[in-house]
Amino acid sequence: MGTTKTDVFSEEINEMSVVFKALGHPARIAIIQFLRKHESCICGDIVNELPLAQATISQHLKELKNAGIIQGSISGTAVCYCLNLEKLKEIESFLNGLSYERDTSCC
Amino acid sequence: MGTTKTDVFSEEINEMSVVFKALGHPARIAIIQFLRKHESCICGDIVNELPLAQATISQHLKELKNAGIIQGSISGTAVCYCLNLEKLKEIESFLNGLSYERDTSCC
DNA sequence: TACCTTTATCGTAATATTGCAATAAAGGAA
DNA sequence: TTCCTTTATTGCAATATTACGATAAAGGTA
Repeated sequence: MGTTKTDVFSEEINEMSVVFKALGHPARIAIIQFLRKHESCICGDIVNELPLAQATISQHLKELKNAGIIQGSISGTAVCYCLNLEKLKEIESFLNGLSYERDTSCC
Repeated sequence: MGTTKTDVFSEEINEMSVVFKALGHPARIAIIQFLRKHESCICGDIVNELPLAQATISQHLKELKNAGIIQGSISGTAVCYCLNLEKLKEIESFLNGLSYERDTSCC
């Protein structure tokens, strides 16, 4: 009890739920918006930008990376993070497939 | 400790994180897909469709409703659920705004 | 009224998440 | 080498989530 029952759902559903769960935290959305705003790789500036401890942000970055939403490449001491556009498009496309084909809801 | 720090983030970010958190569970994605597939209001059939207890599904439906992703209308004994297309479009549009304007990631 | 059907809520146990201080790990600079 | 800077990891306490049996609530039917 207490554990999410992943074994009864399809691979696709489980993968998408990991992605949405990663998006389901305000700090992680703020991190993504920060990366978006800068239009370039960001190294350590995120820690100075958000009112959260360095350890906490590192944890959030790890989860975003695990979900495939951001990419990181090591360049010396610093690590360079940026958005994974392909993944974002993939999520958008999945979401689009969740809507009805018709134009209105029924209730 | 242990609580998400919502007070340091904008209203929009917090609202979107609630929506994505709601999408971040396989059972809830499965429920949405079921509603999508039927293209009509579904009353109690979801319980028979998913390998989860009725109480569990009722809980998931409540969370989806709270996030504004589905709508429910009472019709006699049964409750009728269907997708909120406007909300889905809103999520898609938000996601679109998270991508870079250019076409490629930098790392 | 008494019964049945359907959905919501409560209570609870197991597990997961969040946030942070402390510390480690990895490189660069002096 | 010794420091300094930057990011990751560990350990832990507080809180949240998940799942389900039991039960309540609401409305229809005989």
